[in-house]
Amino acid sequence: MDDSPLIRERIEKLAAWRADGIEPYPWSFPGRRPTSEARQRAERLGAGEADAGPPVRVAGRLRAVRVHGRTAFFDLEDAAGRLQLIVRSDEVGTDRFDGWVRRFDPGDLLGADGRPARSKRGELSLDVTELTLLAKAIAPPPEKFHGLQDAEERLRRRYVDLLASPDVRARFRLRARLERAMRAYFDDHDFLGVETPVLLPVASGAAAAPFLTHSNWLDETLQLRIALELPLKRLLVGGLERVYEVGPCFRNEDADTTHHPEFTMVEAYWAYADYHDMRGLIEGLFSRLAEVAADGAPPSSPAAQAAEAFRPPFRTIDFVEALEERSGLSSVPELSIEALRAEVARFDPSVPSDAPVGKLLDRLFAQYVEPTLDAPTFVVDHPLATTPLAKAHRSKPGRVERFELFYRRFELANAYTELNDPIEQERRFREQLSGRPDDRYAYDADFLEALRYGLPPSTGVGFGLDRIALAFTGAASIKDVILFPQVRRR
RNA sequence: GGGCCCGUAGCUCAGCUCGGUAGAGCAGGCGGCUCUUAACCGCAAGGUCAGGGGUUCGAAUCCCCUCGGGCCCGCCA
Repeated sequence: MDDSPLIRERIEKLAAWRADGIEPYPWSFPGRRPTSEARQRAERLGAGEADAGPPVRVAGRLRAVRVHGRTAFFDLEDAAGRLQLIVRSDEVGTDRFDGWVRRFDPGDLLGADGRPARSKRGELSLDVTELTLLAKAIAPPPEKFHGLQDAEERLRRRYVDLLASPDVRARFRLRARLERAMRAYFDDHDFLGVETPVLLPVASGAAAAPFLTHSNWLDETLQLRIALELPLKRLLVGGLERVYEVGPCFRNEDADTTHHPEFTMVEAYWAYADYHDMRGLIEGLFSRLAEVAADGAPPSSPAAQAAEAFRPPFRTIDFVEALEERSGLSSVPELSIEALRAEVARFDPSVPSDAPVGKLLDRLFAQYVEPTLDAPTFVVDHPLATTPLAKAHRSKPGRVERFELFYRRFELANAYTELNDPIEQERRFREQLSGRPDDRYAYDADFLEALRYGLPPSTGVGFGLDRIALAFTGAASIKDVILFPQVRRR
């Protein structure tokens, strides 16, 4: 691992520091200020001037070194940005100058003391009086101009991707800002942030393959949750009325640009409200998130475009009407399963002969309508067959009270008026159990027991935080907004 | 699961079509330069061409297999 000549050279430099009695991994660097502070003070100066005020101390990673005879320019980068250090031999002394130039390498973490200054070319700088090695990097960083480009290495060694690319750091900062704004939005609307179990005897609330693990204590197989839905609804039964949770869920399925086996789910449940109320809440949330994303972003950026697009009210289309309009089919709700299968087979000959009605309708919608859903769009009132956990529509027979929010052709959020009839819920669970094995919802007897105590009329919503980040950062793949995505072992 | 593409120095990339001693830039080494900013100039060094097998006098290059990755399709609330 450490047999590269480049690493050996750096280890030799490290030994040289120690030989001079300087610890290359010191314990602390008190009084350090962000580089932005030095830049702000330097901004007031003319080219070639130095600030006569108190000295400033900064710390960060050495990104580039330009030695120009007896003057050297170091680019130091911290979380606040980049600062040029001007190191002059006649200021710091010949011996120290030569030692620093020889022993500091790009990638090293170092501290600097000096006076804010502007170079003769006007660059915001620090006129250095002292440099301190804070941690020697013995591995060389990626090339300074292109950074780390190899897609595989960027995922496997995210720390290198991050240290080499301010853009990548900015993307994950934006993700964190979106999460914070989202929590604040729910908090401000009197939703209670809660945490429910990740480890469960049976993962339920969605149709997805779970990951399995084992409890030594219980000597039982446990499953990692695939959704947050059922525990949160239990909390409504318990009288908490408005709850939300943000946390990881796990689905033992393939990854692609919008799916990842480990992802961050957000779900919120609201008692004494229906899906119309939820649509208003979600419209407000997403327009707020888009504003947050656009704050400080350039006008043509994906975030700025999103802020423009997510201005309420969002377009609303009826599932069946949109499908009929786009596909040319008529009376879709009356079509037999044979007719639906024949329609799907026109573009997908491999459609399984036992595909249920709900799946066929989803396929048709995905084929004809989803590709047109670039702008934020609520798709409402799905056929009952596609949605087993939602409450039947109060006025449209054969439909449920549900909406999905689409943007850039993928689903961003999914909500319904919740089914709260315990008898009906049990019937639907049993119906699912008799379906295809990979299609079933896990039967959750304790949840049915909870419903018997009375779940208020309620609405709930779920969405993937990763997809929010994907939509508002303009990233190409969900892996680009997950710090450490799953990768196959080499 | 199917198709297409990629893997060459620590990093960014040429070279592969048409087989003939492995190239550049950055980073690192040595030397020069007191205001550069992808600094610049000179010298020297740096390789399991992803791995394995095959064809051939000769393979980074052609063929097959394997590993890893990307894109598209399929699957997936």
